[in-house]
Amino acid sequence: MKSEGTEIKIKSLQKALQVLECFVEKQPLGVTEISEKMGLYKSNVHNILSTFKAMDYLEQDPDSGKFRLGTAVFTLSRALRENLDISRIAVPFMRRIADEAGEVVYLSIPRGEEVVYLEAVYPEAQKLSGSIVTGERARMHCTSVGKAILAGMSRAERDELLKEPLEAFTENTITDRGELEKELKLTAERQYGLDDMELMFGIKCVGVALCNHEGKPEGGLSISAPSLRMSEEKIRVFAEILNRYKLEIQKRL
Amino acid sequence: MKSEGTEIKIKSLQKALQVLECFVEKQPLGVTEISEKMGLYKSNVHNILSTFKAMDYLEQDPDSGKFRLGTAVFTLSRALRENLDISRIAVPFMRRIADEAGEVVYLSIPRGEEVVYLEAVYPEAQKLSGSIVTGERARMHCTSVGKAILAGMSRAERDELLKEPLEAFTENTITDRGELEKELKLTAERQYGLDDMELMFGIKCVGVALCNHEGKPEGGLSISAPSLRMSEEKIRVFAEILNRYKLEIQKRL
DNA sequence: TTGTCTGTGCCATTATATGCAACAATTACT
DNA sequence: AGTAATTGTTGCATATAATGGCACAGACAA
Repeated sequence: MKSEGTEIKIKSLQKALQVLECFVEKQPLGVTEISEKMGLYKSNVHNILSTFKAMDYLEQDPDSGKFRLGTAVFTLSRALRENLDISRIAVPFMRRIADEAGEVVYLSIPRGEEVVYLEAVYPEAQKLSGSIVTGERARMHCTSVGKAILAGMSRAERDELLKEPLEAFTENTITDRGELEKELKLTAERQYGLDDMELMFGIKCVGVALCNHEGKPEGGLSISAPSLRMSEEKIRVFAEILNRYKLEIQKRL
Repeated sequence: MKSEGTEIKIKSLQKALQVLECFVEKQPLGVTEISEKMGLYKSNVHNILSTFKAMDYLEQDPDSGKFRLGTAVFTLSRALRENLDISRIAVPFMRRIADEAGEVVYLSIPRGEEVVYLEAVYPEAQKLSGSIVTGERARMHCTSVGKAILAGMSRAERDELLKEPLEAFTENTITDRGELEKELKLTAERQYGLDDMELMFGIKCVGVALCNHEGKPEGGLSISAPSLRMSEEKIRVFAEILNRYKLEIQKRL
């Protein structure tokens, strides 16, 4: 099965991808800006951007109307890494190399005249890791950051968000909506979210939300560790650290 | 400027993206498989895949003819992370949090009813990091892995690959083609590539290539550290470690 | 061989993306 | 304030370009 036909068969797709790639250089971008840069009509660009937005490849700022890259590209890149044979095979060894060397280890692959850095593994990472990979997603009701974010919302907003049933990932996962409300009340009071092995067995996690000046949660920080190292006292210490830096970061948002 | 129009305006683009997203679940995938799963005609799917391939969003195995995700998605996701305000602002603080806590720190953002993990920072990472971010690309002539890969090629293959002039990134970067050949000869002899602050000032890097059973380079491993910790002796030790694991990994490729 | 997979190439039809103008809602200027 | 020049958004006719259908060539298994 020979394959040489590397041709553009669908021009509209090529054009759409070229538009998407504008966002690599600069973000955010507006309809007009792109239409001028690419020599396309505004309505055409608008249609392309709208479709990308609906598919989660772009997000749009409600105020300015400008666009930026969305999380779908992240999901794709995670899939790329996880399914690449070399990545799957090499990473376990990289952990051991990093420990033996005591330095960072990189995995890269050649593409054309360049190398692309795929993975970075740090010394002692395996002792620390809760095995979350960047690009991964998790439900809110079973993560520390998720709880911290939910705790800052009104009941109505929560109900809107938590339409799907609360899935159980471990035997500790809170699956009852009423139970979750009690937990969120506690979360709000003590000023941090706690994931007590509710997503992954043996891993505890402390988290806080990061809000912009309007009080809207834009993200969250969490510290993750094996439950053996997560004593009651450690949890309080970690929460204190997170809340201290939370203020610093929020000032800049 | 209010914006509510989250509609699909270009059906062909929606369809193409849906096809692309098939690869998140499973890789590699063939034309027929996708056409059946999505209820599309084979020629249609073939056109979509060919276009994605030409744009680097997919790669095709020359033997089996099947497709897998390509590196363009990686470039996009790196752009997403780097341009996200919260990521830029939070990462420097995350380094300090990780050191204070001595555990992994995660940054996540809420999207719908889920949180997406954007960044992971490990304790002491700032002492280790050569500030390479996964998803980044670098030219071959100034990286340890790149040199190791080039050293395993024939002169003709190298000439084909190194058509572009050798750009200088630091004062140590080798920009002369003849000089590079000498360096590659040395690289082949001693069995490892060395980047002596040729890409980033103050950072040295030792690297080896990872080849499949046909001897074709599929990737590379490298250890990176500040030059102060990269003595002549350390370099030899690191090279020995890398070559030891290189054999283990290559057995499994 | 034969049968059945695979990915690929071709072509007419028509579904659909595009070009263009006008619109509404901000922002910038005077 | 008031005006002008932005912005993103919408609608519609036309013509482009994606699609559906079929046929083909190479790979693999029986």
